[in-house]
Amino acid sequence: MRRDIFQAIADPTRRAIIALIALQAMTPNSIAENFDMTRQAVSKHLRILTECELLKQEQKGREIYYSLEINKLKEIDKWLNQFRKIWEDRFNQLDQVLSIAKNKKK
Amino acid sequence: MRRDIFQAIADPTRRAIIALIALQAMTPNSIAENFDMTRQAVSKHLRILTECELLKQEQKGREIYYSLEINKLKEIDKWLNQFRKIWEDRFNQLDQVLSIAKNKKK
DNA sequence: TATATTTGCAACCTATTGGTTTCGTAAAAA
DNA sequence: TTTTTACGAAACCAATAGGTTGCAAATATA
Repeated sequence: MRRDIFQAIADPTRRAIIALIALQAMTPNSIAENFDMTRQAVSKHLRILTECELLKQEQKGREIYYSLEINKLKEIDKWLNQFRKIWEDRFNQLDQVLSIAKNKKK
Repeated sequence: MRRDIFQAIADPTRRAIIALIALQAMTPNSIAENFDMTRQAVSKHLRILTECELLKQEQKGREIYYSLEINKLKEIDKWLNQFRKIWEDRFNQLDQVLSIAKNKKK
């Protein structure tokens, strides 16, 4: 199925799951309680998130704890990096314009 | 159709378009030359990107120049912010572990 | 004016997505 | 041991996504 991280975070439910388990690991049942859909539907999202390594599982008896692989999220950050330079440049240009305006005032 | 920015960047073609026009504005035809699909298919992507305000259009005669609204990309960055604190904390924890290990060596 | 170019839009088609219900299995509890 | 609980997997379904072809309209060019 070759899912990538950008597809993974495209779905609002999945983004909510990510935010939900960011601080502590949770089981599918307790995660599903927070959404207006069946446990199985939530489980599908968990599978997708796990497949692209955004989540990791830890089995504890019959329960499975899902937690966030925070490092994987940095890949989004990495993709943004190529544009960060551009928006900083724009900001500096704006800054220059403003300081020129300022000098004119003087 | 209510598309959001996360859906917009989920498609690899759209991410390529974003990267392509990041530095200079381009017309649909010249953008489409870079892809292995019809001009109309590319135009659909342009429409989606424009609808969620990632691109803006500028008409010049019969040509339309598309350029990137770099500020809109910052919304992704903003979403990442809530996790940035977590990954920095993790890093600091690791840092602490390392410095403790170091002290033990002494 | 007649023709070519650039573009958007609509109709259409297939694959994928995101949900459902139903089921099987393993672990825990009674 | 029997029953309950936690979970994943499979079959199914409607809506959407992402591509296509075929137009029409506006601008530029001959």
